[in-house]
Amino acid sequence: MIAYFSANHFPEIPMRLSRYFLPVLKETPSEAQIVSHRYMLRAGMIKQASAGIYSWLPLGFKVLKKIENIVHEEQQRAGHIPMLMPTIQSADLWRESGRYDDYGEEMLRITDRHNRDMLYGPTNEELITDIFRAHVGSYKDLPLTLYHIQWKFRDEIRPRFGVMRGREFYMKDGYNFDVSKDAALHAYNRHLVSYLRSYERMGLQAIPMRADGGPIGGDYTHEFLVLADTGESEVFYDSAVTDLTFGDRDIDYDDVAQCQAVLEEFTSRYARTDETHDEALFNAIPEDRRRTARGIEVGQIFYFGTKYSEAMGATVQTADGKSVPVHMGSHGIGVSRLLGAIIEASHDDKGIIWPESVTPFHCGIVNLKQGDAEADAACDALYQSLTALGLDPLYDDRSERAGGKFATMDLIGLPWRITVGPRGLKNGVVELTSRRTGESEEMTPEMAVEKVAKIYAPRASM
RNA sequence: CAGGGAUUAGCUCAGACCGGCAGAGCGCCGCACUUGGACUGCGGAGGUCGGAGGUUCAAAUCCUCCAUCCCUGACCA
Repeated sequence: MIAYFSANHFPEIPMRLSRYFLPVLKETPSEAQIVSHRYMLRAGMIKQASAGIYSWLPLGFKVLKKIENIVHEEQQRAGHIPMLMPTIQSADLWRESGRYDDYGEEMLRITDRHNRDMLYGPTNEELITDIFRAHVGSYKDLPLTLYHIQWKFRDEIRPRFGVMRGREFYMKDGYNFDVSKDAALHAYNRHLVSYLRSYERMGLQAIPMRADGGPIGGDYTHEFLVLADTGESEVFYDSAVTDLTFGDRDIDYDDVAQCQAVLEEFTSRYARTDETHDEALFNAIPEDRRRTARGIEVGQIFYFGTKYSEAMGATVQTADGKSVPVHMGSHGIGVSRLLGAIIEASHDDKGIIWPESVTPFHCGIVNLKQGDAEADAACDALYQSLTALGLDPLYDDRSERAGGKFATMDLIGLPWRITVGPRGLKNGVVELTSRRTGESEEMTPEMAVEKVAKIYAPRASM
């Protein structure tokens, strides 16, 4: 439907497990404490390279790209423009903004062969402001929102929880430039809407909560939190906020009033993290609606006004010829962290349960009796039919026993499984099983293909 | 960064207190048996015991230093 930037989009490649690289572990590596970390290691999605730094193995990489893709689509739907900035930055720009000294030990500082001070970027306000001031000088060029999805590095004292709190992480960060505070607040609202849409598409409920500005600063800021017992933030909210869903409502991102209405709808109820929690306001909520829980932060939006534009001389001329610093905001989504958040929110004791929108493969095909002519032929036919429809199955064609194949499929969390065995084939049927409910239904192979295609059909058109 | 713990086979871990031939389960390879939930049996490969130094006739084991990883806390997308 909409055209989106596809530099990071990888085609979905159907796969026979015997040819794939899926190093699943039966036992849990001892370093993993929380469920998402354990399952990502066990499902062969990531491998730790050093503390807080991970290699993304094929299965994890596929999910990472799917999440990234949703973010790209929703950003561009909102009118934001993709680009790419480097991971390594010069310290000079950071001296200019004053943050080279402020940022502290969390910033990984590097010296190159000429003894120049460099750093592995933890964020990109300085770089983007430098780009802006070099090329934009007129109010006529505004509004402008640029974003990228890039690896960042923050030298956490104590990385933990796998990709949830790594030192190296993949993040979307976007920056809006506007001529006035009002215009910048519309950009803020636009981001809030686009984030709500993004998280919902990933099968997550992420609640916007009033946040603290932190080192980036900012008068207006909300964090988006996914409720999960393993979350690092304590959160307090009115249970009415969890009833809100964005759904498939139509949004005109240029409609100021409409975006403002969404912001009000989603942020008027009490919802705060412990950083900004206000006991008196919380207690004003009817007692049966007061909730205390834990949450995983998966994004944050800021309006910080002219903090960087003033420090770095990013100005535009207005219609009456005056030079004014631009109003800016920055807006982040933790892409790599989202894998952990989704797993925390969607798993059982057997493994991951992927939402259809981010699953690494659309469905699994389990051949219960590899080598049986009929079973092999039926599986091949299923694989071909699904692939021909543009679907992306993972066919377990290994000479494993049924139990091992089921255990692997459950662990890696494909939402649908087609089970093919001689017993069913005698009656002309295979079995379609939902990972989420565990419910199975017998049907002809043709019907199974049709049903899986139908499940994914709405997404295929986007 | 403070406090604590760990490092022995690909993974999970015994062995260390009390120095004396390097171990188990799972995984892997081969064979057999099997094919609806990690089945069973037989055979096999795989480790300079994190690194360096020291004590000793002899060190995975005792001592010193270093490195890495993990946990709790403070910090943090």
